[in-house]
Amino acid sequence: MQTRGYNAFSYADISAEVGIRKASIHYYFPSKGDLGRHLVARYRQTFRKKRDQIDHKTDDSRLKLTQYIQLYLDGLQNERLCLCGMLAADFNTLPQAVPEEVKSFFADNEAWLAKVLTEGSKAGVIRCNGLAEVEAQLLLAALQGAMLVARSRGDISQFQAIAQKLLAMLEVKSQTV
Amino acid sequence: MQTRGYNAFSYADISAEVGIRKASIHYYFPSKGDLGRHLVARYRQTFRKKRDQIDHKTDDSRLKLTQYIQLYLDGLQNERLCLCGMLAADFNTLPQAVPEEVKSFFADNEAWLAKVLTEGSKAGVIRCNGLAEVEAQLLLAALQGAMLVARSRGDISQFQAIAQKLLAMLEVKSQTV
DNA sequence: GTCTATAGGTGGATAGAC
DNA sequence: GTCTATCCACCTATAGAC
Repeated sequence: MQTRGYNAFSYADISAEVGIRKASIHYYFPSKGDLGRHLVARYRQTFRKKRDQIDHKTDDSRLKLTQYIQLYLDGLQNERLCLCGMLAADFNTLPQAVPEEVKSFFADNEAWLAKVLTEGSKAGVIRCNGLAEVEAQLLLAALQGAMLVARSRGDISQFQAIAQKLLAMLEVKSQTV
Repeated sequence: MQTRGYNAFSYADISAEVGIRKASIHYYFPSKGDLGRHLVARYRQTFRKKRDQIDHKTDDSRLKLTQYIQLYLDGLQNERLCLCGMLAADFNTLPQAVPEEVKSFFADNEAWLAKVLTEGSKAGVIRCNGLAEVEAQLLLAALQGAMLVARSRGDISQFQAIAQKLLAMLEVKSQTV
């Protein structure tokens, strides 16, 4: 799902991967919608945990952002894009409650980013112009798009360059970097 | 393709749309790969023409960027994402020469953006920190990601807000907006 | 060029034995 | 729980009549 998208992966793919017949997978996930929903829910959960770890590891807002970006980079290096970024592309074809899960992921992460930006702004380590919410939306969108484009290019370093630029954009000093 | 992605549209969809049987479409586009390749080629061409129009319409680099963003917004309002953004998500499943077309679209647009940024920087109407190429990559990636996320949210105005933020980022004056 | 008909494959999903 | 077997829908693609 993270590499090929919702419509290009199948029960047969999983079957080949885990060494169990298709029918047996249906025992756990009756429909593909169920499977998708559970997968996104799990993804959200593990992602949230990693974010929480970042929160507990440091108080430096800039460092939090760097490590947050690293979460996506870790995926990229395993040839995986953000699951919800992929599903956002397939959005109009998603069944049942999957779209809601995807929306929640975005809302959730925008909220976290906005929080970090606000804290960093108060602490004077981040320059946050205008609404932190919009700035957070820009960050998330840019990271999602950067993953897409970088993979097409076959050049992960482009993702890193863009991420660096985003961080530079939030720098307190240095009008010209 | 722009709304559902490469793997979720079919000859049957086109058939229903244009009132011609599936087999007849194969007469023009023998394989789906051919169809995809031609579609992206046409998309690139019309997109390039619109960009050229912008170039001829104004010399104001900031205005150029605004109108460039409008190109994507026009699609969004017709429930269409950027064709190449969509195909970038399906990238690992694309046949034949389609991936190359997608890559070219990105390279092409990054080059145009970099040119506009460089010109605007020289003219003193745009603040371009660091390499114009990277700044251009950030712009393109952010726009692509913003379309994805905004559609998931069902809120086009989020795309507009992010686009505004990107333009504000390139503003010459106003350290704090 | 467009049609009908169909091949050949794969998709998600179910029935029922073990 | 896992299997085999199977169903039905849909996919891309081709053959051949008109």
